[in-house]
Amino acid sequence: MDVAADDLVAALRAEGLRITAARRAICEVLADRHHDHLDASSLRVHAEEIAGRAIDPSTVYRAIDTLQAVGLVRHVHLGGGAAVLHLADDDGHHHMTCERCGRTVDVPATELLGALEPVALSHGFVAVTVHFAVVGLCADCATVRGAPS
Amino acid sequence: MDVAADDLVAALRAEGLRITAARRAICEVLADRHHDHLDASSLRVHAEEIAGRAIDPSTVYRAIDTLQAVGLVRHVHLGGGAAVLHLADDDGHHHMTCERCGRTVDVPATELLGALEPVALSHGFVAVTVHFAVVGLCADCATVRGAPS
DNA sequence: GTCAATGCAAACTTTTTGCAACTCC
DNA sequence: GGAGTTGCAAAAAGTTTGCATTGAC
Repeated sequence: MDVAADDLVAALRAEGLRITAARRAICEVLADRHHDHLDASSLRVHAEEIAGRAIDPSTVYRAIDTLQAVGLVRHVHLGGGAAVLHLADDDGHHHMTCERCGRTVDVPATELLGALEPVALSHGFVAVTVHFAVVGLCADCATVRGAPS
Repeated sequence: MDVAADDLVAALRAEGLRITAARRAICEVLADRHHDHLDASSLRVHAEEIAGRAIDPSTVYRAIDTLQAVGLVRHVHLGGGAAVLHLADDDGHHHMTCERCGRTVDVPATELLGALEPVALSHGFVAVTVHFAVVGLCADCATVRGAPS
């Protein structure tokens, strides 16, 4: 059991922020399904299920902003599309996406950053956070040859 | 002199595609300024200058699609914003972007991929194309401490 | 002349913002 | 009660699509 929704709620409360039904539902979804590579719209769908009523998209985005400002959540771009959310607590991994089939695997941050840091340093970059997915071809797709899109 | 606009035009013609004023202008911009990290809208601005008349955004996107389908051009995502275009011929570098100041530097592909490939292989990925920028903090921004956005 | 390519307008997706109404503490 | 949150509506940016017209070959 990683982070419980209650931990997120408690962290918000500790910041003097108010706990509303929408925020609680969003925290629960993030706590329960943050491994599902949730974007804002699927986060909203699940949060609405939990809350039992509609939650406006702007409310979801504002909640995400708040959670990011407090440092509980981060977002990454896996593709041209929507940003994907994950808990800052779960920051120990990054993403590698197959450009053919879209499969996304998690790569431990230490591995990826360990490889990237020397390269970054030699180009005047101090910290590498890998805000995006690393894109490539998974073994399955690579065997089915053809020009990747 | 890397790739001349004429090479791009010739490649299109070789595919049986028609050479219009818009496409020729777009090819010229790509050939001349592909190091400028052009996105679709700045590509359009420059192409309109060369063509001496308006070019519709949809025409620009369709031209980009065509050039990508033929394999002459690729796009990468440097940030949440617009995709950046570069010539497939110029594929020998990737991008590292500072998440604080937005500065983007080119990193030779061999360096980056050399570092990334062992990591990718150990996770079942065969080819790594780095469709996105690697995000981090440049030395200047890193000295001015504070929480990155 | 034919078919590809364009322009125009409209729609789409993701995200942001202004503002009045609401509700958590 | 008052500030923080919300919903609604509108808008922004980036991109895609339908369709009639244009133009390359």
